[in-house]
Amino acid sequence: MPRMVKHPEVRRGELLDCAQALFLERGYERTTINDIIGKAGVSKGGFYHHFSSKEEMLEALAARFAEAAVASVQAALETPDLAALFRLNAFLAQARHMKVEDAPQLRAMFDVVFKPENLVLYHRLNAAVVAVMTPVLVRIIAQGKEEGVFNVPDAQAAAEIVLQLGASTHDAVARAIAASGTPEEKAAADALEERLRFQGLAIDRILGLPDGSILFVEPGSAQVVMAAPRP
Amino acid sequence: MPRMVKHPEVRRGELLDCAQALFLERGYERTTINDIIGKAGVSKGGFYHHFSSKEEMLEALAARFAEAAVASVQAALETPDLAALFRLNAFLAQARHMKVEDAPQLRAMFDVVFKPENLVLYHRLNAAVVAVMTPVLVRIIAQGKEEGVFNVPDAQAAAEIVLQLGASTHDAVARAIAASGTPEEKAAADALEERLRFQGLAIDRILGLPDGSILFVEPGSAQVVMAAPRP
DNA sequence: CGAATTACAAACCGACCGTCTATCCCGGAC
DNA sequence: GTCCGGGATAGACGGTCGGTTTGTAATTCG
Repeated sequence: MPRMVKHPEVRRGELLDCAQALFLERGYERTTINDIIGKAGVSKGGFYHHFSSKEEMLEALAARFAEAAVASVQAALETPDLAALFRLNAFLAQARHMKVEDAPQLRAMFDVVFKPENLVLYHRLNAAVVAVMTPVLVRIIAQGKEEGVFNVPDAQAAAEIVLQLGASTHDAVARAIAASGTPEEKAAADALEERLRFQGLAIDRILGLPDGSILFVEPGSAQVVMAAPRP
Repeated sequence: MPRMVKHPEVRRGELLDCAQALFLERGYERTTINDIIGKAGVSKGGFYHHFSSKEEMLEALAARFAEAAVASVQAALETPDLAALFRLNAFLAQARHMKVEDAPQLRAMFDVVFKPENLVLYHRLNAAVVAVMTPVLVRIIAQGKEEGVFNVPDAQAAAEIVLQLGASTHDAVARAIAASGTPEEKAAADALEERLRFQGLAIDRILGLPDGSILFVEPGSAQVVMAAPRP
């Protein structure tokens, strides 16, 4: 093969892109280094020049994904003079908006990530997202605490707990996805939505807010995400 | 090697015991099948006669662990005529009692399971425990709902969320363990205890109970578990 | 007591991660 | 423009490890 030299960041990006595509197609474990370098048109030496291991690459990928996720909701943080509760709701609204905006990609991703054999992938991604979202949420919660609106002993802990609630829906989402394409599809989506609504309620309560203070799911939103493409 | 035939259950148990010891010593990924069969004195064919894959063995191990865990707290379920809140507190008390009873083993286990390279192991164990604990907790919560004491839309969802709260402390526990042996050890244990106290508060609130209704941590208990053996 | 089934031994296979050496290219020193 | 040093890349290779296959001893059962 002829030699092809590119700027490190470009190469790194290409490798990450290819790996992402393959991971989201076959999962992490079932994707081999050779698959990645084959798709990227890079040699083994090239790969290991940029990443010290397959594991590290997954970490980098998760980090990149999480950065993108946080960037798309950070507007809610930069608006000055916004009450904490409004800020929190703006934050959640941004997150919802992002989700419906690229619902198809998201759905395709969910299809793979929530398969039981890809638990590792899921947890890495989740951990990365939690890691970058935590400081964001801490600021909001700390503000709400100062305002005397949120009633929590510790903002950091509250943020971690609230974010971890997302993982508690893993199984529920997995069930909904598994039911996708079957007659129970609609019922499953409804069940998921109910589940998410409860999650929103749990956030209210953990933060010491009256029930219904925050808007976590909009009616029918589960349907929208669940019914995008067909595998 | 001479041929050594044993009752299937016995062999299976021995293999599980050896695997458990090794997993808790080096972690899942770094333990090879050869390590396991070497320790158990079984051939490869023998191993694959009882387990279809390394993965399946981990599953079986997690299941066995979870069964043991649930068995030790099931007394709280069988006591008749107990109000749901009392039953829940009895359940939690049993869990605490079990933890301090074999604190040393638990501590040694934590040392390994909470290492970052053993995230997979942690999540499998957690998933298995959640799986068997969920129906137990569902019964308690459903009872409390009927009594009109707990205020939740759905017992199943509530149980899953409450159990998943445990995972939210993963990082906090990991931090405490990492600080073990350093001068910050005591501070870390205190921080962990504070964190757990908040987790208890979160459970109160999620279930729609007044703050402080349940007793989740006893003062100083974090210290006890954290200060058992030395690696 | 013999046939079928179960439990086990051990050689073997193939996949795959990571290494290693040999180049090649590019950018700066001069 | 030339030279050169190190970053970037190629691709063969090694060693490990999960899993398979084949053969055989023990056990159960008709």
